[in-house]
Amino acid sequence: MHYIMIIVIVTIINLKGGTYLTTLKYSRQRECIKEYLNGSCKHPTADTIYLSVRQDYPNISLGTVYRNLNLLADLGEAVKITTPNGGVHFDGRTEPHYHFYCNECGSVIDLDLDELDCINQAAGKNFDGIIKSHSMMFYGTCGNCIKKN
Amino acid sequence: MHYIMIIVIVTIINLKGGTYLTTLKYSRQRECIKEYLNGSCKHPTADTIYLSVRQDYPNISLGTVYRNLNLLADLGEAVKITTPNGGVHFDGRTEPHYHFYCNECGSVIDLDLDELDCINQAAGKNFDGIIKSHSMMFYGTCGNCIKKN
DNA sequence: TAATAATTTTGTAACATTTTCATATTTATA
DNA sequence: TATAAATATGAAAATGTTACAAAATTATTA
Repeated sequence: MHYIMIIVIVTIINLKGGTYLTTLKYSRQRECIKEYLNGSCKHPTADTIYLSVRQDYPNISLGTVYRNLNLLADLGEAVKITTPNGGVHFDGRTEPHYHFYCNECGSVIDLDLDELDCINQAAGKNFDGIIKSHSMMFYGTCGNCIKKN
Repeated sequence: MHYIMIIVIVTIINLKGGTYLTTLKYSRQRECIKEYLNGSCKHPTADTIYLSVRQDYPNISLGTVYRNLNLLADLGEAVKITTPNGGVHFDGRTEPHYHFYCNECGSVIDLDLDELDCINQAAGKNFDGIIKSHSMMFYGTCGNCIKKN
């Protein structure tokens, strides 16, 4: 009877924090995805990653790539970047930083700008909730596209 | 001759902003969508708007709702808000302002925080492109969800 | 007002992403 | 090792969004 009680309590605690009740098991596919992500600074999409990982694991499915990318994002080992044209990009750099999105060519570029920690507090002034973090995206024309025009 | 001049200028301006070269024709469906959006402060999704507009135009298709919402966003008459869970919300308030996303219940709330114009300049310091604008989203727990827990 | 041209809507199909489910892998234990 | 318990996978279905051709609406012209 005791261990049922304990399972219930642990489940409740886990439910409050996040969505993952399960412990993580090793998978070569996930490892390969993580490696590709960390080796790239180009903020690839799921499809780009899929095409690369398929060279090592020809049977991998696109669903597995998406599932693992979202899992890594939830664990804080990757960052999910949604862009205005609807495309979703992923970033292996996890320390807080901001991104630029080029309205001409759609590329995503890292920006060299210190994070504004204080802004969370400022935003919470006339707000009755709790603000824990923020994300920011800048828009315009990238250097390459300026040269081309 | 004057009005040709004006059309040319308007076309050029539109070209710079977005993708729409064509002149816009009136449509009752679009008008109804716009009205709903401006009458709501709840940042509805396309589906919510669809369900409402369908009461006036039972034959309207979901595709029309999506197309018009994106058109309004491109014209600057609405704001598209993408959230981490993948859902896309729309906002009729077009003057620059920031949003909060509740990680518990998924609701989107307007924040009372002045826009940081100067930040575009700061972000462009070590960057070879041109930064024109930015968007920011704050995350945490909203007031309602705090009360519930 | 009627005829014409241009744009929008609609319904359907295509696409991108997420979820489901039976099976295969991985991990822990004996 | 062999076995049991749990998670991860691949394939397919489900969801959310966009693209397309044909029909309907709106604007223009005479």
